[in-house]
Formats: sequence, structure tokens, C-alpha cells
Amino acid sequence: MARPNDEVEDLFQEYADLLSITGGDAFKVRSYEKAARAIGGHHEDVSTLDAKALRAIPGVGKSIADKVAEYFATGSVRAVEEARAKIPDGVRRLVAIPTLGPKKAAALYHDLGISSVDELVAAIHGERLRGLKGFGLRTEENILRGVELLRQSGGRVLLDAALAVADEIVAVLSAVPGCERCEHAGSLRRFRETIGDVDVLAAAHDSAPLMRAFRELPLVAEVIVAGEKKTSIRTAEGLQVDLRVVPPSAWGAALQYFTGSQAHNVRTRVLAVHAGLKLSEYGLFDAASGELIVSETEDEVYDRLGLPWIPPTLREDRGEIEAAQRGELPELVTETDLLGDLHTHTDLTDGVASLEDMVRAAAARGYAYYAITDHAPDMAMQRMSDEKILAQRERVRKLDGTVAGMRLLHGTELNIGPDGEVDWPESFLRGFDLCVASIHSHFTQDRATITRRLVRAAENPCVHVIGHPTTRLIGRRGPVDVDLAEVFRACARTGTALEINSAPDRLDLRDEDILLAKRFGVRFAINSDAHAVHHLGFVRYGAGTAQRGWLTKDDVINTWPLERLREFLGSAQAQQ
DNA sequence: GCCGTTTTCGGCCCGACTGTTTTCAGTCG
Repeated sequence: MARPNDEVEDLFQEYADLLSITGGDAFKVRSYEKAARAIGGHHEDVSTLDAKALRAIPGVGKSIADKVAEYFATGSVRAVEEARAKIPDGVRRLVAIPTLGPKKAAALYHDLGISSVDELVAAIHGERLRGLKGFGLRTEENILRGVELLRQSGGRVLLDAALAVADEIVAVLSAVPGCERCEHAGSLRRFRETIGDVDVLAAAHDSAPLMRAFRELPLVAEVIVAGEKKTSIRTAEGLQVDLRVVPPSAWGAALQYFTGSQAHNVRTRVLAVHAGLKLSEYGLFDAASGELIVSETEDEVYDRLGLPWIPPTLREDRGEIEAAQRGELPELVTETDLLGDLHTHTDLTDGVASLEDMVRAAAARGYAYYAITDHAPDMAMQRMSDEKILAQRERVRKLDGTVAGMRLLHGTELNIGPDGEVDWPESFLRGFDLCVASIHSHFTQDRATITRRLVRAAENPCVHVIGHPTTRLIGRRGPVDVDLAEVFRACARTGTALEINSAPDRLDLRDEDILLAKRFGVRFAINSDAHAVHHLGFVRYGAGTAQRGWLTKDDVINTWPLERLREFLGSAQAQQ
């Protein structure tokens, strides 16, 4: 189940969308968006809060607090239901298309009766948009490109959504009597950036109670197939989940088989054949006699193939078999290796939690150090000023070391402008412990310009980390067109780290880019880019992505002790 | 709809780009 806070966030975001499509007051729309974000990022469960506590959340006043209460009392909100009655859900989905906002969606619906993405595409191809005010040929092209982007991620969900579903199912099934083991497998276990369907594997002598419990889960919207060995369901959000139940003796072989990837499995089966064996989801067998050799653990299966156990995040047939044969598998960085987070926000800019709340939550994760990196003035909407950032620095210095001994770094997330310049002059930047620099606009510049822009940022002696280097948003915006090798070369030369932004809709750098960057000898930082307390946990996805890029602890600067990190930050400034 | 070096209503996130226009609306971060 979604967190109650997430349910309310989705509800108010939907209401804001509907209000904007119906031409409602823009400030009212913004109020609901702001409240949605604040509630989604709030640390307490809003379903347990009374009116007074609800109104203590920034952006929540009487009207919105009443609607939250109404939602938990009745299961719905009358005002939202009324808005839904006016605008078909398909019209709201149109605004998910990049470059298509509420005004254009409203025009398409009212003038042409278009109420779904499919109808819109058909209308464009039927040239029915020609002559519609505000819609030219370029607009049509942009819409079609946006739809294509949406469909590329089509049916696939982000890691966090898939993991939330998987975690819930595994927790419930593990408690069913007779269940000896239960884990998620598939691309989710390999931490792929998007997930087509969730695979859950369980071990039991009798599968019936597990299959029944699975079918009766509250999140099940539809049972697709129900058998003795396999059951598939679909959630209300459209995510397919497959449960396979195997005998406990076959656990290891099944887990290996259902974890994949397919390419990795092909390689392991070929290895088996060459050794006179046969590998299937039921075990490793002697090819001639059909006698079972091993099947109980993954370790045994790999061992009998002459390999050490291979971490799931490496199982893509990208050289892991060969590395394993040579005994050269990397010792992968893990989430628990992280000693701190180097890219986080507070409510001084676009975060929703206070400095103190963020610091407390970071300390609760056991971090040794933590950097606060709010936006700088060039992001005009954030209204940052020298005075505000210096006042924050005072507060950071006072808090430093007072919460569980955690050390604080005062930093900023600079904006890399169209020519590669950043917000403040060098004299001011030297006052920060750490500067992340990221691109936030001008995404469509040509390859040479973007490359030069990022190289210039890396060459800036005050920039320590390049944030979300390709700026892609999964399913919504492609990466900028850039010569990554050139950027990686510059980062290696200047001692500038590359971020692995852990936000599940970014995961930027992505795994393939990390593999390439590592070859240039670049260092990395696995950061949450948290805008709320619960975002700090995003580093789980960043660490998984780093593993898919074959990174070890030594490659990642925020696994280093503070002293070594400070040396790295200092030497970057000393250069050039 | 929220908020207030607040007290009851006026301001609220600003600037730039894109595409459609020919002076601006819509979208985005």
C-alpha cells in the first residue's frame, strides 16, 4: 500500500491538475501543488494527525486540512469528485506529455473532444489540429516526440514504485505458514532503472496457501493466471506481479534462473553444457544421467560451474562471467558503505523540510557527515541571496557536531548556465565546503555547446561535483546531447566527481555511463538530492545503480572518511 | 487557498525559452 501521505499527495496533485485544466485560479492551483508536495514530504503519517497538527504543515490551511480529514473519514473528497466529473481522466493524462500543459489539453478537449493520448495521436495524423489556434506544425512534432518518450517507458515503472510493491508482497508472504523463503527476483533484484513486471519467488512444500494469500492481497486489482506453480496478478496501477513457488530444495536454482538477466542465464547454461551438465530453474543436473547435483543455494550452483557467487547487479553479461572466472569480480560498493550525503535541500529553497529535520534524519541513518546544498541565485524561482545563504551557514556551523556527532558541510547546488558559468564569483564560492554544479535549463543546446558547458563547469576550481550530469528524467525527458567521454576526461583531469543522483526518476549517471566514466579514472558521489526527509533513503537506488556500473568503495568519495573527503575537496580547489 | 516585523486583505516564484504570433500565451525549471 502507498503511504497515506503519498495517497493525499497524489489526490491534491490531481486536483491541482484538474483545476488548471478548467482554468481555475492559478494561485489556488499552486496552493494545492505546494500542499501536495509538503504532505508527501512530511515525516509524520497524515492519517494520524488532528486538525491542528495538519495545519502546522507549511502550506496547509483550514480548507486543505478539512479535505485531508474528509478523505480519511469517507475515502474521498467531494470537491475532487466534482472536478473529476467535469474532466475525463484521459484529458488529465495529456499533460504528462512534455510540452503539453493544461491550457493546450483544455483546448484539445473542448475544441476537438480529445480525451486520450491515442486520440490525440490519431488527430495529429488526421491533420485535425490544423487551424486550431495556438497549434502549429512544430507543436505537433513536439507532441509526437513527447508521446514517443512516454511510450518508451511504456508499461515500465520506476524502481521505487516496484520495490514498494515487492517489499509489501514479500513481507506478507513470508508470514504465511509453510513459507520457508521469499524474495523478489528478476530485473528488480538486479536494480534495473525501470521494471516491466515484478517477480517474486517463494519456497514451500505446499504452494496453495501462498497462492491464496497472494491472490487475496489488497493491492490485487486483477488475477491474470492462477496455477499451482505460478500466479500472476495486476495491481490497480497496472503493474504485473508474478509469484512462483518452488520446493525448498530448488530455491537456489530457481532464484538464479528468475533473477536473470536472460543474457547472463544463457552464458551460465552454456558453461554447464561444456561441463557435461544441464542448468534449469529446478537445479544443476548431470546431462547424461539426469541426476540432480545441486539446487539449494545460488552459491552452490555458481560453485559447481566453477564460479564465485555473482552479485545480481552484475548479471547482465557485461563481462561478469569472465571476471568471475579470473577471480576478478569487483567488491561492489553498498548502501551501508556510504558515510554521508553530499547533495540535499531544505525549505530555504525547494525542499519541504527544515534544516534541523533534515540533519536529524541524516544522523538517524548513521551518517558521519552530511552536506546541505540548497540552490543558488541563478535559479531565479528559488530567490536565493548572499544574505540568506550566509545566514544558513551560521545555522549550519552552530548545528555542526551537535546531532549524534555528525559533521556538517555547508555547500550549494550551483546552476551551470548556458555558457558553463556558475552563480557566484570565485571569492564567494571559496566560502563553501562543497559545491555541486548542475544543468537546469537550455537542455536542447547542440552537442558541442553542452559538452563545452560541462567541461567548463568541471574546470571551475570551486566545483567539486557535477550533479545529475545528463539531466534526463526517466520517461519524461531524454539526456542532453553530450560527448560524455570528453566530460569524463575533464573530470578525471580536474579531480571533479560525477554524481550518481539517486532520485528514482533520475538515476543519473546511469549504469552504462558509469562503466564508461570509471575507465577514465573519475570519482563518483552517490547522492540523494533529497527535497524531503524520506528522500534520504533514495541512496538505496543510487547504490544499486553504482553496483551496475561495477563501482567499488574506493571509487565513491562519500564512502571515504571525512578527512580523506576534505582532502579531495581541498585539492580540487588548489588545482589550476 | 495560504499566509502575515499580520489582524484582514493583498500578494503570492521569477525569468527565459518556444512557437505562434506580430505582441503574446503556454510551458518549464
